[in-house]
Amino acid sequence: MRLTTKGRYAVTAMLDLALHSDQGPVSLSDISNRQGISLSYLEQLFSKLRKRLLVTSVRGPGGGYRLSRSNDDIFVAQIVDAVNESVDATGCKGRSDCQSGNTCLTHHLWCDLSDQIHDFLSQISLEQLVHRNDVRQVAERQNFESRQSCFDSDKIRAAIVD
Amino acid sequence: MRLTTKGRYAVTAMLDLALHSDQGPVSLSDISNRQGISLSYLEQLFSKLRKRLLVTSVRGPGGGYRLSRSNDDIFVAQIVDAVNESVDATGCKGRSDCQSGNTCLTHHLWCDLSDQIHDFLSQISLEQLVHRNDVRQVAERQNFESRQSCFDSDKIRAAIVD
DNA sequence: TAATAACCTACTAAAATAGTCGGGTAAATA
DNA sequence: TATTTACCCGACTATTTTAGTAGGTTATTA
Repeated sequence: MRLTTKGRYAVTAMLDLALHSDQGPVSLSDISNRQGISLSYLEQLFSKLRKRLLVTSVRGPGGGYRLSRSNDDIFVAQIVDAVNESVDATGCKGRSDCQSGNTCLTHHLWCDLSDQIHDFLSQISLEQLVHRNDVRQVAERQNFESRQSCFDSDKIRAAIVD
Repeated sequence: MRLTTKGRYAVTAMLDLALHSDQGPVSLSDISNRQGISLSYLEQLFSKLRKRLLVTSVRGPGGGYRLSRSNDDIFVAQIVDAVNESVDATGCKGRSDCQSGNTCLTHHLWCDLSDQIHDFLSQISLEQLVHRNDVRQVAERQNFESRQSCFDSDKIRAAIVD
């Protein structure tokens, strides 16, 4: 079962995109600032998300990324699947050759678990997440912090100019 | 979320123990032969399983391991928990400090998922697994193969003596 | 044309996994 | 009592994955 920061970062970034989609394309550096994820790492993740047609990109100044579908048509499972190979809990990726060509003793148990996890994450859309209270609260804090840091960096820039 | 061969091996080994518990203590080398898991690796895993009081050990010739409780009182979640630190899907281990001290945007989602997985694995006992058809079939094949390999190694030994 | 931001490839440090190796120690049996 | 069996323990290691860097190219807009 593969569910690490990679998948978590991807979902977090996509949710950030959903939360700020009203302001036109969202740049990766904005996401990087708000979510504390390194820019280059985000680039790698969004390359995969784009290939899976979950986002579309706009180049040049004022560019960034947009969700390719509406919030209620993108599900957490799709995002995790896009960046990890799968959310498979078996070691053999469902091929049933876990014990040197044969099925291992617990193969079916891990298949059941994989289904369970996949079903759970397949039912959660970005739309649902956007409306959760805990998400809204964290998002509000992040917006405030990122405005602050813009203000701070403006002050620093001004100081340098002086 | 940590669920790799480590946890899978542990559950497989414990299930092997449950399947052969009628024949007295089961040695790790038996489990190693039947399940294709390296002996030294099994030793590491069983050290943890013993500390969590899931198995008891019997030393000396004819010794091995026994389940410390009945099959219906040992659950898959307990086994996985014993060898991994947890089946936690969050990156912060539930501490809510995922984004440099603060809660990250998707923290609660991963908490929900962790609960989901834990609930699922907490409901599955070794007793249930022992009675599954797919498990019985694999176990039967493994018993046959391990008898074969004993027979083979006897023949080899006899050939060497000659 | 200067700045911005996506896009792309290759590299790398750190961590975790999945072991190996070499020695113990305790208990049973011959 | 000697030997065997099998648990016990710690240190070491190869491989893989994760997470992140570095350095460039391409497209767009002001």
